[in-house]
Amino acid sequence: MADLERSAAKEKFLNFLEQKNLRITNQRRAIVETVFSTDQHFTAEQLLEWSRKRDSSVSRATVYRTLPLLTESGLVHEMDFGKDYKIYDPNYADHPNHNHIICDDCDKIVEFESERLETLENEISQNLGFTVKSQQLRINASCEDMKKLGACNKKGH
Amino acid sequence: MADLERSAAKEKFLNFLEQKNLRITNQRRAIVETVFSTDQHFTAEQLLEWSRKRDSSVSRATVYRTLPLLTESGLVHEMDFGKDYKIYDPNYADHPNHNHIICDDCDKIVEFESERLETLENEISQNLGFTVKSQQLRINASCEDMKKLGACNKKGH
DNA sequence: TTTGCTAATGAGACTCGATCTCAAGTCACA
DNA sequence: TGTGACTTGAGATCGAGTCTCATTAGCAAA
Ligand SMILES: [Mn+2]
Ligand SMILES: [Mn+2]
Ligand SMILES: [Zn+2]
Ligand SMILES: [Zn+2]
Repeated sequence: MADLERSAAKEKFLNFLEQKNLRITNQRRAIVETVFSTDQHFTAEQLLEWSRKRDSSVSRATVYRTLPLLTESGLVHEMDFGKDYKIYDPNYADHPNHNHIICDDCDKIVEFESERLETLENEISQNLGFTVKSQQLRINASCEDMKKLGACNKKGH
Repeated sequence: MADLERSAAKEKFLNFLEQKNLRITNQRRAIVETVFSTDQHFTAEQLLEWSRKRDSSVSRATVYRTLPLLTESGLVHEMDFGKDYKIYDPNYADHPNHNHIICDDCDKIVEFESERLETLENEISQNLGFTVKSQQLRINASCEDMKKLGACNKKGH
């Protein structure tokens, strides 16, 4: 991801705050800069840890308060992979409709986009009398590496 | 759903327990009978409440211990709709690969099956070098009723 | 049946991600 | 600068789910 797009996402979020009459605080700046300086999927706790490197005053509460703003702005996507914590994806500013396939054996996550999938989803929803607001296709699978070697990077194995 | 299929599911689960050298206790019987006497999606807490009507000695611990057995047997499906609790679906004995569309406004859940979706998922996974183990497509949407009347059954609205 | 082994149980402590409370601090605008 | 609403951090609290451990109860062999 180009640095250009990244700082664009940051700008968009600051504008989003302004539009909602929300204040641009040092803590929010630290959090947003953290979010848009990585391509990685992250947890709330990771975001807290990383943000504190930029501004040690960032608290857990502020991270948890800012995350809903980030998802509401559409720049970050909240995901549920069946763990007991949520995972956040900062790549939605640029790729708003991608999905994920997860290797249950090594926790690898691969992103993919599919026009046909989107079309099919809309078709199904329409037939059922719904208007799609969002969708999440989660595929749990076993990756090639696992099949080949029985290798496993998972903690505790 | 026919009572026939229901008691078949119950039998299947008891056989599953036997195969794994697990004991058929009164509590497990109460839980299983509860699960397969409804078509509704339910939470762990609901299952506890309902099971206790059949056997008041059923404990929360036993419900939470039995649920993984039910899902492992393939007769019940565990789902994540982005809430902080899981939802269980007893309709998988008969319809193993259906998906769900949820109305964000009134919490209505509609099930659907799609051959084309399944095919597409397998195709995508194969291209990425994965072997599908399970999938969950969640579509969040707005249902016809909501569009028409602006009605809203949701608690607190 | 009785016995004996072992799995299974209930009560309640505990975990941990997430939310809430509230007094203190700070941003934005005049 | 002053003002007031917005925002903050610390820590209490919540709630779904897990774990512990003393006790109970399947179940198969005798
Ligand atoms: Mn992604
Ligand atoms: Mn279902
Ligand atoms: Zn893998
Ligand atoms: Zn609705």
